[in-house]
Amino acid sequence: MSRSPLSQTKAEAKRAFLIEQATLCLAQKGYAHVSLRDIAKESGVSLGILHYYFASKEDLLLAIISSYKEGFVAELEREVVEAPLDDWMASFFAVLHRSLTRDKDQHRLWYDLQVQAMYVPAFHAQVSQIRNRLHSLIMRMLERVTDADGSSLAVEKEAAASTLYSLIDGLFLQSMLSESSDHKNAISQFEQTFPFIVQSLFLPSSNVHTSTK
Amino acid sequence: MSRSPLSQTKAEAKRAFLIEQATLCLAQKGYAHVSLRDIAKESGVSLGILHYYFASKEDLLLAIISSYKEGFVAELEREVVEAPLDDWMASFFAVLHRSLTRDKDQHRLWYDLQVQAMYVPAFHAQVSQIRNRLHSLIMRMLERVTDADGSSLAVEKEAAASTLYSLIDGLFLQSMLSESSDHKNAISQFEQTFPFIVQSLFLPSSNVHTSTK
DNA sequence: CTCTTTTTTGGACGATCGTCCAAATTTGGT
DNA sequence: ACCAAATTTGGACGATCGTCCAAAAAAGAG
Repeated sequence: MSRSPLSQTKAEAKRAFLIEQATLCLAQKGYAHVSLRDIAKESGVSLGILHYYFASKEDLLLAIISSYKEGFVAELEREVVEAPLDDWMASFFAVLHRSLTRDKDQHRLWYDLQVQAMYVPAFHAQVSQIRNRLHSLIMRMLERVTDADGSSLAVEKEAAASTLYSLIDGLFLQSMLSESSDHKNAISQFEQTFPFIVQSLFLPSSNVHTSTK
Repeated sequence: MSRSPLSQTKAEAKRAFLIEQATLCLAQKGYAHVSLRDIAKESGVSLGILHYYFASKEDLLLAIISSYKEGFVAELEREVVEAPLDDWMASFFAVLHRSLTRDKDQHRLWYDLQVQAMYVPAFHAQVSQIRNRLHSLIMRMLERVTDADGSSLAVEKEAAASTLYSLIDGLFLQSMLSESSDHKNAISQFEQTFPFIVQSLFLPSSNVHTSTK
C-alpha cells in the first residue's frame, strides 16, 4: 500500500527546505545569473533532486515566488496590524526602515521577480497576487488609522493606497540603487520626506501624528 | 597609411546602428533571455560582427545603457525645459503619460537594467549616471516652477526632487506591472493622485496650478 | 529479514551560450 | 588597376544550461 499519507509531510518539508535554499541563492545571484546547479550545490543536494521535487525550473521559480509571498507579506501584515496606533507613522516607518536594511537582498530579489514577470507571462499571476495583497495591506492600514483618530483621507481609499504603495516602492528602489555612493543620504531623505507625503494624503483638518521619533 | 580618420565616422554610424537594434531586441526579450545571436539575427548581420564592434557582451550592454541615456533622458530634458510654464503640471503629466503608453518597452527595459545593475557591478556606474541626470532634471524643473510663479517648496530642493523621482518611478512601475488586469485603472489613478501629491510638495500659501486638463 | 516504495545519485544528452579566428569579401587610397 | 586596410563571414571551440534517466541507496510496511 502507499506510504504517501505518512511521508507526504516529510516530502513537503524537504520541498519547503529546497525552496528556502533556492530563495537564498536566487537573492544572492539574481534571476539572470542563477542556475539549477548553483541551487543544488548551495542546498547540498544533487542536481536530480530538484527535478524530483519540481517539474521544471519554471515550476521552482513559481514555488519560490509563492513562498516569498507567504513569508515576507505575512510578516509585514502581522507587524502592521500589531503596530501601536499612537504615533503609528513612526512605527510604520520603523518597520519599513528595518526591513530595508535587514532584508535588502530579499527586496532586491522582489524587484527582480517583478521585472521578470513583465517578460515571462507565467510569473505574472503570482507576482500580481502579491502586489494585490500588499495593496490591500496598505489600504487596511489606512482604514485603521482613519477609524482610530477620526481623520479622513483627502482622496478615495483606493487611490490613496495605490499612491502610497507606489511611493514606498519607488523609495525602496531608490534607496537600494544608490548603494555605496549615497545610501545613507537616500535613507535620510526617505526618513525626511516619507511622513511628509503620507501626511499630505490626509485632510489637513484632522489631527494626524507626524512625529518620526 | 591609416584610413581611420575618414572611415571612423562610418564605423561609428554602424556601431550606433547595432546599438539601436540591440536595444530594440533587448527591450523585447529582456536581459535574462536575450543572446548575442538574437541581436545579430535581428540586426541582419552575422554573429562575429558584434565582437568586431564590441569587445564583449558586457561591453555591448554598457553601450546600450549609455545610448539609452543619450536618447530618452535627452528627449525628456528637451520636453520638460520647453514645456509651457502656465499649467506646467498638466503638460508635465502629459509628457509622462505619453511616454508611459508609447515607449512602454523602453521603460520596461530601463527597470530591467536598473535591477541588473544591482547584481552586476559593472553596470552600476552607468545606471547611476542616468539616475543622477533624471534627478537633476526633476530638480531643475522644480526650480523653474518656483522661480516663475514665486511659490516655494515645503521641503528642501534635494529632498523634494528625490521624493518626486521616487513617486514617478513607483507609479511607472505600478502602471506597467498591472498590464491586462487593471492597466487603465492604474493610469487613471496615476492621473488622479499625481498632481495631488506634487501639489503637496509646495507650500499651501503659494498659487500653484493644479489643473490636469 | 524481505520486499516494495520512495528518495537520491551521478552522469549523459542535446541545445545554446559567449568567445574566438582564419579566410573571404569589401573598401578606399595611390 | 593594385594593394593594404577595414569589414564581414561562417563555423569551431569549450563551457554551461535545463532536462532526463537508469541504477544505487534509504526507508518503511509486511
